[in-house]
This record gives sequence, structure tokens and C-alpha cells, in this order.
Amino acid sequence: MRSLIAQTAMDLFAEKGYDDTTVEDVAAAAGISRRTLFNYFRNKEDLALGGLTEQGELIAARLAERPDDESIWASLRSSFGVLQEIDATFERRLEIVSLLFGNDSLRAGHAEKQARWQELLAPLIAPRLPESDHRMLKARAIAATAITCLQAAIEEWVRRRGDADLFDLYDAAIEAVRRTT
Amino acid sequence: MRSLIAQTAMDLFAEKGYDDTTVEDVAAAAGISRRTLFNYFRNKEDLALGGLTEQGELIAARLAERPDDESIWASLRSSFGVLQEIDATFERRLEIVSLLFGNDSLRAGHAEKQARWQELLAPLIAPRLPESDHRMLKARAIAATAITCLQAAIEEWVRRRGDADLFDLYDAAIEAVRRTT
DNA sequence: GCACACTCTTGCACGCAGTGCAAGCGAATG
DNA sequence: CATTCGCTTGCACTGCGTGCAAGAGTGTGC
Repeated sequence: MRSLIAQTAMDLFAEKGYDDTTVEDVAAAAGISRRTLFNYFRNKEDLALGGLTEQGELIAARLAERPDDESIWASLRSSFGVLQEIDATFERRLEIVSLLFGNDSLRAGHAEKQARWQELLAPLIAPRLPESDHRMLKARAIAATAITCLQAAIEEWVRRRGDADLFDLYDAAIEAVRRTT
Repeated sequence: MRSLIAQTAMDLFAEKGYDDTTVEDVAAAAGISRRTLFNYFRNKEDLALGGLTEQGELIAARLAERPDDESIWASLRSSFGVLQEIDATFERRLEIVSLLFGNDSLRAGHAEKQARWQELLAPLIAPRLPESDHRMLKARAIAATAITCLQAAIEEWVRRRGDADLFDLYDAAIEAVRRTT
């Protein structure tokens, strides 16, 4: 039900734009009342960003399964692979991501949700780090950096209208961060 | 004028909380009308986050002045030093940052504004990178990572209620990202 | 068949954010 | 003194989000 509504919402957003689509519109298109829609989604933003929370959980679940002896960076990269397995056509994916980057408040919400992934990933990373001061901070920094590089890669991917392999871009970003003097 | 209003707003936010303070309240406390307040600030969020845009510009200005032969990471670290020079007492600083992290939409706006710093810093970083594919992407990734580590450090700093040196935390974060295998 | 409880939906009224418009007000200029 | 320009303000309106209470539909026990 939630996903049905979200689906309809995304269609409308893609068609008319986020700002020019009212919650009323979405509710009508989904055949429910405005009030009921707010029973399923906390706010309008959630209609567009709800999927991100779920994605974060998928990534965390995948990360938890990676072997302990694998390098952290390799584990993270591999965990992000979940995103490629999501069921959506190429065009749809491009459409969605463009939508998220095309609106100020959505971009903000998007950034925040991804920042929250940090909270899910860091506890899985910390145990793998050597004993030292600030271990949790370090784990958070690593998670945040990986996510940030992923985000930069996605942004570049959109900029090129999908004409590049996302993970090539991600690798380039990580390489720059870790190897540049 | 802008800063006077922002000042009053921050006082109220700190006293009653962001959500429990209406724009009306702020306008009244500043001795202007609600409508006029919106002439100075695009929205309520800007009352709390307006300073961040300016900070980003300060950092970029500082970065532009750093010598070319300095390592990028050293230049970035040094540029962030501007933040320490901002005129505010220790308590005030803690109060402000706590406010920003204590509210969902403010956290989102905060994350977004800092992400925008990326756009300012990346063009200054790119020319310093060796020729290669995806140079701009790499510059953005480096900027984003530095900012992200700064943010993680600030978060940790708040968590400890200011009982740590911000740059020690920042260094720990960067070291973890760049040295961890 | 009937009463009861439970859940899901809905309409209504409300508060607050943000905007367009047009009127007002004061200061500087000619 | 009249005009103009910029800044302020009130007003009305749209849209988001919420609390509340009234249905509507379904299952349970008697």
C-alpha cells in the first residue's frame, strides 16, 4: 500500500515537478483522502525519499554479512552493490535521481537520509578497526566518506545522464580521496 | 540588520526550541512585521542556517590563498581554521551547534548547506590534481570528504559537550579515512 | 441475529510557513 | 512643494501537517 502510493507520487512528481504537485493531487491519484495519505507518510518529502531509509537498511544488512578479514573499503563497496539490484529500468532510475537533485528541499532531505546511513554502518565498522582513541568517530568518518563518495559518483552519473559505470566513478572518487597527497 | 534578526532568532530558538518558535515570535522580538522578516530571510530555516553560507565563502576564500605547493589536505585543514576565528563564546557555539543537530529539518538543511561548500571548494582543488579522468569528480570527492570529516568531528565535539579539541578530532577522522586499509 | 470491540478511513477545523499584491510611509531629490 | 524611490506593512490566499471525532467495515462472543 505504502509503495503503491509512493509509486503514484513519483509518477506525478516526474510529470509535473515536485513543487507543482500537491499532496491533494497525490491522494486523489491514489484514490484515497489527503488525511489517509498522512497516515502512511509523515510528510510530503517522505513520498519521494521513503525508499532511501529502506536502501540504507539493505546496505547495512549486506555489510553485516561480509567476512571480517575483508578490507573495510572492499566491504563497503560491495555492500553498495545492493543499489544496482533494485528493480527499476534505467530511465526510471535516472528520472528518480534527477528528481531528488532537482529540488532544494529534496536535496536536503536526501543528504540527511544518506547521512543517517552512517548511523547504521558505523557500528558494523567500528569492531573491525584497531584499538585506538576515537574509534567510533573513526568508524563514522569512514562510513560517511564512503557514502559521500557514492553520492558524488551518483551526482556525476546523473550529470552524464547515465553514460558511465557508477562503480567506475565511485572507484575514481575513493582513489582520489585515499591516494591523493 | 540581517544579523540582528538572526541573533534574536537564535536566542528564541535556544530558549524555546526551533519548532516551538513561530516566525511571528521572531518578528515581534525583532520589532518588525512577519512580512518584513521574509524580506530578509527566504524562510524560517535561513534564520538558523544563514551563517553557514557565509562560512563556506570564508573557507573558500582562505583556500584560494593557500600556496600551490602545499598538500591539498593540509590546505583544506588550514582553511577550516577560519571557523575557530568566528566571534562567539564557547557556550554560544555549543548552543548553536546543538540546536542545528537537535532538529530534523535543521539537520537536513545543515547537511545540504555544507554539501554546497563542495561546489565552492572543488574548483579550487581541481587545478591542483594531476591530469587524469574524472578530475572534477575527484576534486568534488576530496572536498566532500574533508567537509564530511569536519562534520563528523563537530558532531563528536558536541557529543562530548566541547570537551576535546576540534582539530584533534578532525585529524583522527581524516587519518582513519586515509590510512585505514 | 445482535451487540461489542477493533482498525482503517475520512471530513473538519485549526495553526503555521511562505507568497503576491497593493497601499502606506519617510527621506532624498529636483 | 511635488515626485520618486526604497522599505515596510497588512491582507488574502495556497499548501503542509495535525488533533479530533465521527463513520464504515470486519471479526468475535453470546
